[in-house]
Amino acid sequence: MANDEVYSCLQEMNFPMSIEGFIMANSLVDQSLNNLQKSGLRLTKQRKAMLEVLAKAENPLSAEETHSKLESATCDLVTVYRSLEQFERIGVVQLGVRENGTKVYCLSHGHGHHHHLTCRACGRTERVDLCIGEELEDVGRSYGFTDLSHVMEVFGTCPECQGGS
Amino acid sequence: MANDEVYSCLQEMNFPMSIEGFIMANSLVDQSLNNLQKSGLRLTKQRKAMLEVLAKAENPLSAEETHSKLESATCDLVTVYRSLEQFERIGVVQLGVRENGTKVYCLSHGHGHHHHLTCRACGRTERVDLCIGEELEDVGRSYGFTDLSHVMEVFGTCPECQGGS
DNA sequence: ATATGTGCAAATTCTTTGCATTAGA
DNA sequence: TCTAATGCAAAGAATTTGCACATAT
Repeated sequence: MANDEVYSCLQEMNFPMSIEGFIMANSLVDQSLNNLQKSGLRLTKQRKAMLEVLAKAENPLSAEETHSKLESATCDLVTVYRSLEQFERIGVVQLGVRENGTKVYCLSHGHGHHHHLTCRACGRTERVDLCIGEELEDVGRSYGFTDLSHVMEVFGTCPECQGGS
Repeated sequence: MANDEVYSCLQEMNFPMSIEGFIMANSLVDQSLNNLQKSGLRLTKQRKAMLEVLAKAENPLSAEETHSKLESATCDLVTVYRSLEQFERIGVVQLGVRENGTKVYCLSHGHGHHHHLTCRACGRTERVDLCIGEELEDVGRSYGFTDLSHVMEVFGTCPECQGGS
């Protein structure tokens, strides 16, 4: 089957994303699942579903948001909180904080380390590759601190949301 | 009265900080109070007390922490929340977020823009002058975003808290 | 005089904890 | 089999809201 046949086939069935996106997301999920196992965490259908949600999301998601994107009854919100915490501990996801203090998570792999530009009004998010995390953490090390991590987020009002009050 | 007389006088009375620190903190408070007025906010004894607390603090403080450093019954915790929010709106204080999502505030003026290195265990904080806020916000502007702000914090375990579990 | 700020109480939102049950390795 | 993971319910921390009263301009 040739590539363009695949494309038109997908188009006919209203496949909800690009094939590249699909393959990318799947390999991200696989990579992450591998990491879970290597770290001694168990592979459950709930965790798989969460990783799929995170892989498809272009934005970092809060626990609530992740939960609401799961098919209903996939799992409890508490499980999402607990799993995201574990994922972060083993480095499968990256933790961020919104301006209002909400914790948000995105998959670490495939994207590399990055940060976000978030619209205060509508939540629209753009990826920002600029980062001085290493330099910051070096400063931390120079003070004798260990286990360094950092949080960096940019907020603003996006073009569509300007002009509102 | 000569400078050294002032110093020994202060020393005798157990003055709780250096005279330089005192003058600095006071001018910071005055500057901030001016800004309140210019912005149309009212000058109350509660707000003055909060600004004094923030001026003396070397760390960014949460609303709770600010409140607990006020003489008891200076004002309600709710008032602290509301005032800090106003202060941030007019730019008198700078908003930060701890890793756990708690919002923290420090005076904007006198310090210049800066960030913090915070110990997860004991809360000890060091000042970090490294910042790429301008660059980050430029990226934001390039996407058409306005009213840009950013949050950047570094976390770790400080030397004293290492070795604990 | 009048809009802004304050205090108190209660509501909300986000997140964590306890414990019995389920299910991966 | 045996420990980690889950669900449910409930607790907890941080923050916000409503409303009557007080106060700065």
